[in-house]
Amino acid sequence: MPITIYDVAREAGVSMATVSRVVNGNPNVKPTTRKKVLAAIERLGYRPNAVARGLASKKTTTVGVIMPDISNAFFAELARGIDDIASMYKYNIILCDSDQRLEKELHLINTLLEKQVDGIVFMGREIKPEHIEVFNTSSVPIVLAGTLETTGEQPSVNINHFQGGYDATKRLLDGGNTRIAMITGPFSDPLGGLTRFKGYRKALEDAKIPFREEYIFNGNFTYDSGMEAAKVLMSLPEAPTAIFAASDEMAVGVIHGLQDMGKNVPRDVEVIGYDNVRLAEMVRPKLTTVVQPMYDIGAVAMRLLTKFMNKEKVEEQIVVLPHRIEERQSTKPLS
Amino acid sequence: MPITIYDVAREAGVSMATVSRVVNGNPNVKPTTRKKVLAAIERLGYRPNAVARGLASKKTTTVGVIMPDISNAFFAELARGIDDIASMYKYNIILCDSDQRLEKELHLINTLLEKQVDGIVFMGREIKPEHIEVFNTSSVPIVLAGTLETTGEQPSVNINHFQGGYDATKRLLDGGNTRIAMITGPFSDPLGGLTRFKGYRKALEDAKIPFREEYIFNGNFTYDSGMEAAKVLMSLPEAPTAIFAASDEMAVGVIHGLQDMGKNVPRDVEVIGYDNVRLAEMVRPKLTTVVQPMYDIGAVAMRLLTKFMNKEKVEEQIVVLPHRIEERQSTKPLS
DNA sequence: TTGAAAGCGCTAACAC
DNA sequence: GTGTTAGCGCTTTCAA
Repeated sequence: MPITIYDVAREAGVSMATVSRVVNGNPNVKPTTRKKVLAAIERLGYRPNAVARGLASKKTTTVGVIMPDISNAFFAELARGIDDIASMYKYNIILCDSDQRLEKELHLINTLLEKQVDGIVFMGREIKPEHIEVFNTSSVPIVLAGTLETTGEQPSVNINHFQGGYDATKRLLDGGNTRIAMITGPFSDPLGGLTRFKGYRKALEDAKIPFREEYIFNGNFTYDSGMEAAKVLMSLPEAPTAIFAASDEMAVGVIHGLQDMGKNVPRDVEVIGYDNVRLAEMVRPKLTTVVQPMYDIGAVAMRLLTKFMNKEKVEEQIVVLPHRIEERQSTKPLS
Repeated sequence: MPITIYDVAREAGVSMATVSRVVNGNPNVKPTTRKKVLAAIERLGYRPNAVARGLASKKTTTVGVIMPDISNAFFAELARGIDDIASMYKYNIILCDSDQRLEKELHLINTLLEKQVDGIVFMGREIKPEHIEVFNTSSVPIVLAGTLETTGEQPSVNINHFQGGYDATKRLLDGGNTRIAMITGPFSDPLGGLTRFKGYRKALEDAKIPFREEYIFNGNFTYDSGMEAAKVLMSLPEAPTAIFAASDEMAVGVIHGLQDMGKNVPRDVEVIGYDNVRLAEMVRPKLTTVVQPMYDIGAVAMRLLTKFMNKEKVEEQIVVLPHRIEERQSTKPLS
């Protein structure tokens, strides 16, 4: 039988209301009584029951986090940012893997709402009308992290992926390349797939370089699809001299694919990645890449959520964080 | 004002007990009444309050998970295993990063207990008496995953790291090497540091190869410490011909360090890693390594926890999973 | 500054 | 099969 607030009250010779005040740091308690209560708590080894508190106060100091896959370096880094800020604000995190399956995502949101979380950070690839509907009817704030939502109604934290794709391609163009291939993510993924691709295309267009269908390889963010892309792309009659991969993992895959067929990176083919996961520095040559501030995306999303939960005023609910290109060795230095 | 069970009861013209039965799948309800209730639930959009349920039933179907760092590939993979099994058994996970700081670990356990989790999976590097004390007085089961505890009283899931260290070293010995260096983890980490090192030492001893202090480089599991180790080790008067690193990340660091100084792996120096994180296949040459079934360690730990939570009989509460060596290209093939 | 008492929304006897 | 009725352990008015 665990110790309850009532036991403490009796032990300290006060009412449970007073104990509650002490536990919650309410200043309206005489120092002597506070001391008595604290002593009783100590003596009994009392530990407040957060569930009971949650029921009475309608706050759980717990937030839900939904993401496609925690074992993915990108999301794991986001999760770290989320957890650090949550912990800073005394929230705990209920972490859920969705496997990017719509029905699981919807189910998880529902479960989290049943558990009375105070808010939700949602990460996914594709936002469908079903999501929007749930977001709109949610009783607690939901913020998206690293996830695109086109109605512009849902709070979110991102970088500008169109610009990211544009910049990566521009970087290759500036290096003198005209035959630039791209390994995209699945186009069903608006951010990682389509948007970066659009940036690529625009950069080409601005440079008056005709777009070539055969220079597009549709990958799925994995190392293997990068390897595969190298094979396909290099067997083209006019092979590209530079490749932009929509994720670092794919970029490392191409690099190795290229090396396996005797090509030198960056001399024969330049490669640029996207994300800047730790892997980018653990490959030879080290990977030039578009830096996404992953940790910050998570951290800012969580911070934003705390504001909503506290009903603070939020000036900008769609936040776009800066990105940049980290020059390393998979591209030739610009002269 | 959210819909409560009471609203549903009124809407359906039954008592709240009946609604509760329907919601909880209790068979003692006439099909017609069940239908009526279900209809009312649907009409009202009723969503059960898990907090209230938790208070009344003293079960939260939530378990706590404490780990040093979710952004670390090793722990992220464990987390995936934990979450998958938890989800299979309808539990949710409260995920907490401890940064391996003792006071934070202790604090987190306490917070989780306040939140009335039904059980805890704990991952850490070093288990101190303070941990043991908390474990022993916990009101809910706690199982350790990938974490060593020497009293043998605490349920845990692991592989045999002494044997892992032994096997890795033996593999290098079998390849004809006599000058074998080891990059260890911090010795304050019993499993990743000391135990693997002991296995290394024993393998040497069994092969009658004298142990050399200068062949031990004390790393901290990071890529950089692997790079550093390469420098130090290769500048030795009698440089090693093979290196066993206590983590894949360090192994990849040595490989690159070696390559940077013009050495060929495995021709000049053979390298073997530990863990088999995904990185091991994303390096050239691909890394030969001791395979830890990370996902399984998490999954089995969670499964074990469900048994304790259900008060099922558990025959073996210290489980040791098998490991093996995955032969890749950073070692010369055995003839 | 403190106490009494009414819930918070649900489960679980127990009775009918 | 179904309803009644205590709690579960806490917060939060409202009085005193």
